[in-house]
Amino acid sequence: MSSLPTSPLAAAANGAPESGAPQSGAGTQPSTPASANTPAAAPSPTFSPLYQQIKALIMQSLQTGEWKPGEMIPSEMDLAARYKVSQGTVRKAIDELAADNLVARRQGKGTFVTTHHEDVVKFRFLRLVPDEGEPHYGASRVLECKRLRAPAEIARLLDIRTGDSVVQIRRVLTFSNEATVLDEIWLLGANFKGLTAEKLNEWKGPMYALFEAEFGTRMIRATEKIRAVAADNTAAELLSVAPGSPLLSVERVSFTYGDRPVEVRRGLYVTTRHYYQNDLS
Amino acid sequence: MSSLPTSPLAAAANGAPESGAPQSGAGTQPSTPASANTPAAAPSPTFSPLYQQIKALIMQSLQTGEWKPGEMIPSEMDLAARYKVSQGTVRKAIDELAADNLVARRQGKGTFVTTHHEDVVKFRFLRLVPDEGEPHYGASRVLECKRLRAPAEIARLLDIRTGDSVVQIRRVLTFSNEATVLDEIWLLGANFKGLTAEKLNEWKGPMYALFEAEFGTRMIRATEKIRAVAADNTAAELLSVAPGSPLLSVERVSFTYGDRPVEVRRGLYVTTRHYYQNDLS
DNA sequence: TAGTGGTCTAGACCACACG
DNA sequence: GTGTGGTCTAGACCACTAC
Repeated sequence: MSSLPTSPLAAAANGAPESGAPQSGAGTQPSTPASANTPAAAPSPTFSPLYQQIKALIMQSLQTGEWKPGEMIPSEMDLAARYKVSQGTVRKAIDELAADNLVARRQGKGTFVTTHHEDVVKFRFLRLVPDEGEPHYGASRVLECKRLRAPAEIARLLDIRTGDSVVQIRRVLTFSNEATVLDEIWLLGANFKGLTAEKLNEWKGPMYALFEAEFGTRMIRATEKIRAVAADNTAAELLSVAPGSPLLSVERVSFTYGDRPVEVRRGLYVTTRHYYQNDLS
Repeated sequence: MSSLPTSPLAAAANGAPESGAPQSGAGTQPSTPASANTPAAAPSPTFSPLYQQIKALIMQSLQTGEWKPGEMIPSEMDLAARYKVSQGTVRKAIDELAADNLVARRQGKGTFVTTHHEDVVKFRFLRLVPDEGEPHYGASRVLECKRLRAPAEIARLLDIRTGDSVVQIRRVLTFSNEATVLDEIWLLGANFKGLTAEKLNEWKGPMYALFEAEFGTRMIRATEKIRAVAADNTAAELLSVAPGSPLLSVERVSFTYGDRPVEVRRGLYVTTRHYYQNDLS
């Protein structure tokens, strides 16, 4: 019994057309009647499960904006029909996307594309918590926002060439009337044409929400390198601390779809009334 | 035929006997023929899925030591038979345990209880990475290891009473011949009877591996509060830095099974040649 | 060859949200 | 009530590991 071609094709998952059904991967075999197996084919050069292929296809639709942040994606049944697989397979794909925080499931309602506007998600990228009281978003004061050529170090981190266009932002975040964070940010020039200090200052809410809404660039994940450093004169003045005071230095690289780096950020945090929260598991 | 009582019983999951089959929760109904539903019972006061109950039962066996760190747990089929549920349900339970890092699946071999001895897991709780070269474990020099009464602050974090017995350890970690970490550790006295400086110094490898092997206390997860602080004279001397130098302060509370806190640790890290690595997702 | 985890399917029913 | 995600089952086959 069974079966349809059984040639696995891992690579195809990425280069597949926009919304075609995935070629059935190894281990698929819908319980259909008679049919021979593939006669001569490598058993599994690079095996990729069906649900991974589905996941890649869904991710592609997220990236191209077929389903936008905040919107609902089609139901599991609809997706199963679209991709010609069982609901269970779609479910497993969505499970992983939900684990990656790309979508969020809401029982009885549907599955929604996550957005940096949501309260729940806001603090995913801001781990600074006040000693007393609830986490909050402070006021942002942009000191500078200009376009320039990427220095070597930044270019390396952004995976571009030295001298390529980047946008540099410097800003101060104020929590409870105390200057707490001094950020220096570099953004991929190509993705942020038209970003100005004015636009940044007008925006209320998380910066990543602005990037997502106005520039179609969504931050998916980031890595951070954390150190303790001494405040130099500039930082000391802007943060109203004594020169030489200990500050938390947080060097972040943020990535969008396809693990492409789009932002480098160096934050200096005053940690006398706040701390950086982390969970190990 | 079927059916057994169909009253949901969330609470029971915790207080269940050591290895009894779980009472079938709501939504179970094996596809058997005729059989009435529960006549009169609240539809779902506090609903707990079957696989969560199974997960709790497995976790219980881990806690009691029925399956010890490094050992293989029974196969999915065996567990399904033991708990009288389908393999799929056991699978989902184990999936979550694997996500929590309590067990690790190895295709073709089995599912194993994780241990702090494994290389892979060693750096789950030590996030300090050298600027150059691979992560490594340095030499540990124990300065002190004594039993004392818990100060108020420590007692609060350990969820015990002020004055209850705790073990205090102070030690220095040296990486590449440079003193890099100064730890001050408080452990629940009841769990660590017989812990001495000598035992600690003899031990090669992660401290948590010793705790797991010798004291049956396994660290499952931890929370950390990170700040930048200035080195006081004591720390400066032990870490060979100038007084007032910026240090990374990491306050950790570690938990064992049942989310019971068993360790409080305050680490001071020199971050000139190392950084604290974190991933946001 | 046997045993284990991993994938896929098909179908049933439950819990939840909303009109 | 209808639609959506969530749970559970039963059975088949695939991939990996070890004997």
